[in-house]
Amino acid sequence: MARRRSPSPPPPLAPSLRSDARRNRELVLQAARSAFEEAGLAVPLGEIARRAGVGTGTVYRHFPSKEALFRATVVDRVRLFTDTARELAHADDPGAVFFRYLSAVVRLSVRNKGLCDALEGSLEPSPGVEEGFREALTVLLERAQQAAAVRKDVTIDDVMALLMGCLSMEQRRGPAVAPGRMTALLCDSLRPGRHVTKLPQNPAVRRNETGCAACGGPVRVSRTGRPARYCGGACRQRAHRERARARTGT
Amino acid sequence: MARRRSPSPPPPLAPSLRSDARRNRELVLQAARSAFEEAGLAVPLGEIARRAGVGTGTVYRHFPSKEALFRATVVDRVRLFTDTARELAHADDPGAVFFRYLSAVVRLSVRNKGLCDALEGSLEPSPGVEEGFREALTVLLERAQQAAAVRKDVTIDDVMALLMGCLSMEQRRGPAVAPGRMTALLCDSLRPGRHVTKLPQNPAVRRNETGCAACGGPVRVSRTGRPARYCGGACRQRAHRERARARTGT
DNA sequence: ATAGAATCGGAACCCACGTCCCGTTTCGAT
DNA sequence: ATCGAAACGGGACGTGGGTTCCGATTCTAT
Repeated sequence: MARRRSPSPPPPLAPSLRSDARRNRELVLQAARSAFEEAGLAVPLGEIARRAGVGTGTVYRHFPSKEALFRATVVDRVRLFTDTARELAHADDPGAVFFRYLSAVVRLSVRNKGLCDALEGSLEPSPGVEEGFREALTVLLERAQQAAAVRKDVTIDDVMALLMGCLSMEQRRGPAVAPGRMTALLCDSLRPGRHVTKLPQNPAVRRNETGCAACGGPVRVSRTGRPARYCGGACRQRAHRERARARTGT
Repeated sequence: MARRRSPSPPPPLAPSLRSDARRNRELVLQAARSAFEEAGLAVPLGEIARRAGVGTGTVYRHFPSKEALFRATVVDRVRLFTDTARELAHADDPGAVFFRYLSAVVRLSVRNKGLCDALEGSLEPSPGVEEGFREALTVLLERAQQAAAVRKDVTIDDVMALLMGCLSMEQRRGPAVAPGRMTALLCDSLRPGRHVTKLPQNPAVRRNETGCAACGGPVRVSRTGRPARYCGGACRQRAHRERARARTGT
């Protein structure tokens, strides 16, 4: 979304609004943030206007629809998460960082019903924002995998799905389940060397034959562009052993 | 739920309805089942009437409200799950049974949006039905725990929450995640001896001092009614070792 | 101070939905 | 075949919520 090119005096980010308009816009945004946070997308627009102390017409002067207003309140929260993830991209102990980050995102999102609604897909993703988050989280995930803190065969899609699941559970858990308990449980399910159940392979992996032939996890791509057959480590060694055994009969 | 004792000619389950009424009731139920299954509680009542080929008035003749109709379509699915769980209560290999049962419930529920809505709490629980399911599942869980296939410190509340989380994830997972993959991941998180993250203790356990003092899991209750201090096995042994060490100094 | 434009407020509009009502139709006992 | 009661259909009603409209108000350049 390129900003319109502007004549000589570059307009400040709040582009030449009348003072009352600028103030009201801010009031509406604030009211929307707190209302959506408490009640999610279901809060009526009139309620937001009431809280902001303006009429509904004023809300519509600043935002073309309820959804646009909702987006505006949610997007900056997600961007905050993204920024944090980017900052952590070079931190020590990538494993611990990854898990702490996931837990924090869940913890911070759970009490924000609007954010939950957005993450759980009540909304078409805003272009750029979701991708940014996803990419930043991918970096944390891959570093944690390189550090052998996360099993190699989970993908960023798995983690995103897990994140939503955590939110859903932590939101709906009754008083009989401690906060964070489900998240802890789910985080542990990502750790390596602990899986018993065979994981169904993700379709992308199956479709274009990418991914480790043994565990389905991500593989290195050589300088020639050809992906490796195994994800390295245990899988390759096991494959070699089995091929050797096959050669020697039995 | 004992059936009412009945006078000499036992009334058939469909109590003396005119033939057209009985037929229409069945049509409505069928239409409602398929409509709720596809679109969840959000489907308009008029749509159900249309599918059934009746007017909305007819629907209201048979069911006092939309919610009552919804309940009627959902309750028998849940009862089906409950019955299955009861049948499995004495099966061999309780561990495998437990995990297979969980996966099956998820698999069967995921394509039923109405059932998901109900399980995720869009509805006050129908008295008896939810409890029945919960109790039947408790039996499977406890047997799996006794067989050391499930970690001792998870409660039935945890499992119910996990179940909802699985549903949520499997429903919303994009095409990049294979069906059943999240469920497999979550099942593994229940297995014993694999946890790294310390699980926050559930409030009930914390409140009345019930549960294993080491891991928070369920404990045996002796014939005197006094609950044991540890859940048995590893926890008690570790506690004994530590107490011994404390006695000998150091 | 004034004028004109930007902005405001909230009533009015529209639509979707759950529920109710009542004139009409259908059933089944006689 | 007939009649009374049961059941039917679908229009009417009320509600709630998003959006639009327009006369009233407020700001700011002059």
